[in-house]
Amino acid sequence: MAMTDRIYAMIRELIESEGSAEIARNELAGKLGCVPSQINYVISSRFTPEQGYIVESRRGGGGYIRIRMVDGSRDGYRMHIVNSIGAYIDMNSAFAILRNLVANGCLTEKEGKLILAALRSRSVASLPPETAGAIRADLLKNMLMNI
Amino acid sequence: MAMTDRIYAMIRELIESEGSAEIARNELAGKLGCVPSQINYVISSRFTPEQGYIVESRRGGGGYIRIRMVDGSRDGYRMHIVNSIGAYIDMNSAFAILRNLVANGCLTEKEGKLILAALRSRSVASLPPETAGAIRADLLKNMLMNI
DNA sequence: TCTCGAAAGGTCAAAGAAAGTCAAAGTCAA
DNA sequence: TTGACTTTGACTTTCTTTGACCTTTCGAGA
Repeated sequence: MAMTDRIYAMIRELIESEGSAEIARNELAGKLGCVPSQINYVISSRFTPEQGYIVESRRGGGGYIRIRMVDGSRDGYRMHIVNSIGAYIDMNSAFAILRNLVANGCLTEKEGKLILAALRSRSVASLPPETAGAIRADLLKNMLMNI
Repeated sequence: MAMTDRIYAMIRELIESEGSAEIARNELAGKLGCVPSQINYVISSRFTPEQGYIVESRRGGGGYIRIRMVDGSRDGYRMHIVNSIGAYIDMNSAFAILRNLVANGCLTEKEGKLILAALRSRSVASLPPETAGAIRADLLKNMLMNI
């Protein structure tokens, strides 16, 4: 079993027993016998928002990394939608998705408007189309994931 | 838990139970077992006006530090905040603003999380810092105005 | 009243403690 | 042999802790 898998297993176990994993990076690295930055590698490859995780951290004395799972069980449909969004998305598709989620009761009207306001921002629209599309897709996924 | 967090918790507790915290710096430092200036560090990093606090103090015999929370009045306050956001904003400030708006009841927790999710998106964070800051500021303003 | 000294609090910069980033090098299966 | 995934480690950034020195207030005497 690769180190990577052991780190993953360790964190998963914490999440399962504790609801979330709060680790001290250096300490965990020491315990598992790997270099600290490998913890970051595992987090950024396996605990991404796309996979339903939220990661928070703080540096300095008493620093930590906290990993939680968003409560996806209640809203499987929304997850499904999120997974169907590709790397880019245009305004029309985004609008359709949001309207659909609101119609299905997965989002309140207010939440829909809030998300739309972000996607429509001039600062995003004024970027090169490809960048804008990528940012839109990412924003949409992140917001739907974190609600 | 870092000393910093204990100091913060102590002061927050006072504010919550008393409405405001009035402390004697040296005394508190002694009680918590830290150096007095660390109290100042906590105040200047976590009880800033940006985060909705007002701090007053007096030196000399019988000196004190008093910390209160301002309570903005809903919509007007939200707009005031929107107007105070410049062309650029970093994550920490944005986070502080949101936390404050939520604490004041100007935003629900869910709305706060939604906005935060957008600002935190990897696609934004990975842009050149200046561009990211500008986009963040724009997103934040748009969302707060459209809610 | 004026002056002085003790009692607070304020500032700042250096040192310390974590976490983050990135790119080079290694591994392994298709 | 190539491409995706791992492992490492040097370097960066952020946050915390500490301590030396500064400024403001207050009250006691002269």
